[in-house]
Amino acid sequence: MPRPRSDDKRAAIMSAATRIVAAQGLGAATAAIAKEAGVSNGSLFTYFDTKADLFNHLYLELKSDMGAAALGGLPDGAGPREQLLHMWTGWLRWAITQPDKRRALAQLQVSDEITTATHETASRAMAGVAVIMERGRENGPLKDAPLAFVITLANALAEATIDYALKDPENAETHGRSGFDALWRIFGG
Amino acid sequence: MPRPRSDDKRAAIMSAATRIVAAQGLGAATAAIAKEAGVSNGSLFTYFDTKADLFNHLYLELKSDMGAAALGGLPDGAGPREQLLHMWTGWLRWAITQPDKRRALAQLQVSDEITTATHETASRAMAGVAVIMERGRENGPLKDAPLAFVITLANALAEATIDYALKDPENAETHGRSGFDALWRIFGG
Amino acid sequence: MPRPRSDDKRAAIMSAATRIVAAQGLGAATAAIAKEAGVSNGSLFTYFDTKADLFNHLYLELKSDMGAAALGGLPDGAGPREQLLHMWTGWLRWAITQPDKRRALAQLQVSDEITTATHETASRAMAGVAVIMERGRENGPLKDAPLAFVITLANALAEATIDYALKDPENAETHGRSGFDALWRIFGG
Amino acid sequence: MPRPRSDDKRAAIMSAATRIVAAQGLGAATAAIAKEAGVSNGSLFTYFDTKADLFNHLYLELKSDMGAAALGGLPDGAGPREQLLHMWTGWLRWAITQPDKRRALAQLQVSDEITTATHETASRAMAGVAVIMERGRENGPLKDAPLAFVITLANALAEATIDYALKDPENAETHGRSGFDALWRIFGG
DNA sequence: CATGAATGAGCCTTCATTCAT
DNA sequence: GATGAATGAAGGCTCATTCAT
Repeated sequence: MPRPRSDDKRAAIMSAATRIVAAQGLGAATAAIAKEAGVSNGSLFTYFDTKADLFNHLYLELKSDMGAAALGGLPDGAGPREQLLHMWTGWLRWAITQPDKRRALAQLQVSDEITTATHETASRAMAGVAVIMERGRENGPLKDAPLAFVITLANALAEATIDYALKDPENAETHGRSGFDALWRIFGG
Repeated sequence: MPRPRSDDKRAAIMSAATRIVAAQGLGAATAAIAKEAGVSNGSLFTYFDTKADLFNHLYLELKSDMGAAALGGLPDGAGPREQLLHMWTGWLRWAITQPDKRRALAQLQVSDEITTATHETASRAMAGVAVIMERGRENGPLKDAPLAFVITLANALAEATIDYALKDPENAETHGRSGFDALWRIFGG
Repeated sequence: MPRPRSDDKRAAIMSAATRIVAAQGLGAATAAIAKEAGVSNGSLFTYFDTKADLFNHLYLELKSDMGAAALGGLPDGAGPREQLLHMWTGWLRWAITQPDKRRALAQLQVSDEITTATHETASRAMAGVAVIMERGRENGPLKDAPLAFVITLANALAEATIDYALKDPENAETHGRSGFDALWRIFGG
Repeated sequence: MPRPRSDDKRAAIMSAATRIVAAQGLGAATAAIAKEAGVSNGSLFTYFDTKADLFNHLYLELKSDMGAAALGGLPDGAGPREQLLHMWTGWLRWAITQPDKRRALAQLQVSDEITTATHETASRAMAGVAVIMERGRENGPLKDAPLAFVITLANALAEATIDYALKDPENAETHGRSGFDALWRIFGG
């Protein structure tokens, strides 16, 4: 029985990649990522076939991590607004406390290394978010718009809010509230 | 900066860079850009000191081009909603008819090659947009939010709308309208 | 050299190496050979110290395999021409029915990974062939040439014949005959 | 006007490649070749697109160089045997005085990096040799064999002769003569 | 002994930038 | 100024070999 492939090592590479990509962009050297992960140059390639493969997996992980943060501890019987607010808050906390993940995700989102298939899987991983959103916009002015459009819109709003909250951290709370109010107004609230 | 002789050549490089960056990302070779521009390898460097320099200038140009498209032919005496709508429409038309410019701009926006100084200059170049926005949100729920935050928000909304209009071109008009309505609702309309 | 347990596995590696080298050349990865042999990556190195070691052994085996094919079922009391013809025929059949072995051998022959010692051992393994050749050229115009030279010559002739027979398989028989006649003429027949 | 591409440099690379390939085989690093040529690492790639490209060109050059050596100063009105002998002698001298070229050529010949197209061009470059050969085998026992087969045969004979002459240089002359006699006998002389 | 993950040197090729012409 | 050849530092990836299990 050989040394088994280590999940820890794989995770270390992912985490290192997040940090390095956040700091240096997608042009970062795989060697830099490996080093940051405390792993040899070549080892990276036993866990991921190519740099692009690593990036695709990283994208998937970050996206679903973000989704989980948004959905965790959701109050069951709450109304649409409360659920939406809970999600919004989780989302913002995730982004603000882990800016590296967000930066890396932003880079990956516009990269053409990310496959269409990966993009699709990723959006499927956000299904929970979609449900909340669906309930939020119900009967509102966007009730007939495609759900995907609504999600894109909300995402954009969140991104903008986070951007601003990070630039002006002292008033992060206030900005977060403003952003949510704006979202709720979009939904007709 | 001594202005090199031919402004045409400089413009050709900018335009070529837009196309190439849109197609290949920021990793595109300067040689590829030069070739697309019909200019020699080395000539590019008489017009721009470094690749990063080219990108910074390109970012500036694209951003101000976008601003101009949003502000062109603005009806003078019109009310805030009409002005905002005019801007919104121009913005969308610009993005939809010139997807290369938009794609390139998106790449540049998240690049760490773009100086803080460049970012500042760029936002200053959007001053006209800011004025319209200021009038639009006046007295609304966002009246006390920092203007930059409002702009970021509106920008994000527009990006999302464009994204969706490009994905579903047949209903581009409808999506554009939905997006604007959402914006107007954010402003309390 | 401690003989490892399974001779089967060793043989499987040799056979796999033949196929892979024939197909991909000497640059083939040891991992590819191991996989083709149905053996693990590392196991290969319990049977052969290094890649070069494997190649040297393979060279030896292929060469002696070829020799055996040439000498098998030799008619005892026959005259020199008949013995030579028998050998010639066996040789050609070996090469034509097992092109992989031949291709691999050709690659190994020019490789500088093959030791001088290996080359010597190999030629010693062809002693049987030498005997036949010796009788064939006896009293002929090449009687005073070094035997090794004669063998080289005959080998070259055979190679050329095989090359051509493989390129034009329909007339393989004819080419084989032509080649042998040429050889016999060299010997003064 | 930029620095023009230098034929000298190109030739230096070819020549360096010959030496390095002769010494280290086709696995030799392009960097080693560049260094031997007194040229920078990257320069090699302005003269040849890839390593394989370099090898294809090298193969062509060596082959035609060999052809030229075999055909140079051919006596015009001479009979077939004299022409053949002249060719044979030229060939051997080429091989013996420039063993690197011959070794490199041998490696390239069995490489699968050499395109079919290259092989064809190369054989076309040996057309002059074919003419002599045609005359030499005229009316002899090989008169009905495909010419290409005859050439292959003669080539093989020459190779064997050269091999032996190089191993035993003191009697090179004698071996060369023996080889030629053998060839002539093949042709029925 | 078998396995296959780990290692890191090494390779081909690309590319921003310089500079001879 | 214009050109494109020259440069050499990287970079992604491979692979023979080792070694923990």
